[in-house]
Amino acid sequence: MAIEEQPFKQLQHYLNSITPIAHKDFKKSRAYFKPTTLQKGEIWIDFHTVCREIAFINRGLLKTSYYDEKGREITSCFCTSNSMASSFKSFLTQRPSQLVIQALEETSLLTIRREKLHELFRKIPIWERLFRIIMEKEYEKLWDYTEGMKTELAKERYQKLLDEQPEVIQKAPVQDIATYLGITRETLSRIRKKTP
Amino acid sequence: MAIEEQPFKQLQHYLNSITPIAHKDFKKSRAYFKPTTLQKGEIWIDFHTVCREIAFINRGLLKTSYYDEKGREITSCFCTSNSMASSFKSFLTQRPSQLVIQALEETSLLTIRREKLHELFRKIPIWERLFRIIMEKEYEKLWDYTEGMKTELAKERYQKLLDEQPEVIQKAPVQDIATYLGITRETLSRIRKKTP
DNA sequence: CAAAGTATTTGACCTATGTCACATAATCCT
DNA sequence: AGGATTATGTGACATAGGTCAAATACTTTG
Repeated sequence: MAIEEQPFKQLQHYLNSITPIAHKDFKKSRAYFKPTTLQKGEIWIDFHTVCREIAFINRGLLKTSYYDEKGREITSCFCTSNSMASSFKSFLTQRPSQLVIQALEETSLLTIRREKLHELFRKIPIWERLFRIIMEKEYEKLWDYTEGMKTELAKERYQKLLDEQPEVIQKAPVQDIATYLGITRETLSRIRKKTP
Repeated sequence: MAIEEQPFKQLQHYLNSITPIAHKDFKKSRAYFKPTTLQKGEIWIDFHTVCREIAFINRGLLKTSYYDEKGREITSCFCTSNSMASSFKSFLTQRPSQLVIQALEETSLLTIRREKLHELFRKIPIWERLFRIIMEKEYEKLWDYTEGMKTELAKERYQKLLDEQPEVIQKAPVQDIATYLGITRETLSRIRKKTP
């Protein structure tokens, strides 16, 4: 099944970039992940449901959003290829998700359920470390995003997004990018006119 | 040593509010923590040093700050009584801290070193869960703060801080509160005039 | 393919917040 | 205590970004 190989190679490469994982450990890990495809517009994790899995993104684009007190939909994250996605708070605490995660284009994932992840922790100890570092990176990412919100201008945040996740700028609706940057779509539209 | 009792009772109460901890487990845990006092203005964790401990705050007030690209000092967190403080990223990864943690008034802590915490994980398994939940709460706190930055006005963020950590408003310098809220001290000064 | 629906852009105007300059108050330091 | 230093408040003005309404452009779908 050569067609099935590639997504796993990609996961292996990602994990290795975090911390070296022995070939045999990776081989044993593979069976815990399930290839999945989401269609454009399909909702992976819905609002108010408990998130029971986490995914590695092979290709595609996910949007994580929520509704604020004023009822506006706010994007909190874009998840792109070669990263982990989940409604982390819900996944960790097994309480209902305040977030919706939706595919903005056809997206291929390798998903793993919470029980299976815990099994990995027990059977293949390097996974404790892998997952801990993955969570630390999530924290770090959130921190950088937060501080950007406080200390940078909208156009600087836009530029940073363009540098770090250019595919988001190309593929996501202006409306969603704007709420991610903490501005209105009109303001984003004006920023774009000046920054080609 | 009745005088020494109280800080530990306080820690016990805090831990119990997270997840029940057996009396005997707590009793064994006590020896891992060391009471410490910081004078007003004293730096606990300095910029560029590796943070090797985490602390429970019995009373007092800490400020966590960093310098942005434009050289401005930005407050990223105020740590008040009955919570855990650390330069978390540095503590977890053992890389140099980008943050400075400083006492804004005389502060009493119970500190625990990283090695000791790991020993707790091994010897008193409930600590795995306790620490995991503590970290999840940190993530959650950061997330709420972030989204507040994006979707609320300065005066709403000020009001929230006043509700949640009133002692910060009373005790911290205006300059530090302002950078925490992501505004200038002049703007904060004007907000205060209208919100007594 | 066209009509309907949806997303994006644009203009005019408004408001929150920033900037700079100076006044006033609090704190520090022999 | 009293001058020096540092923190805070205030006014006048500047600017980033928001709001509302209308105009285009782009997608859907019958």
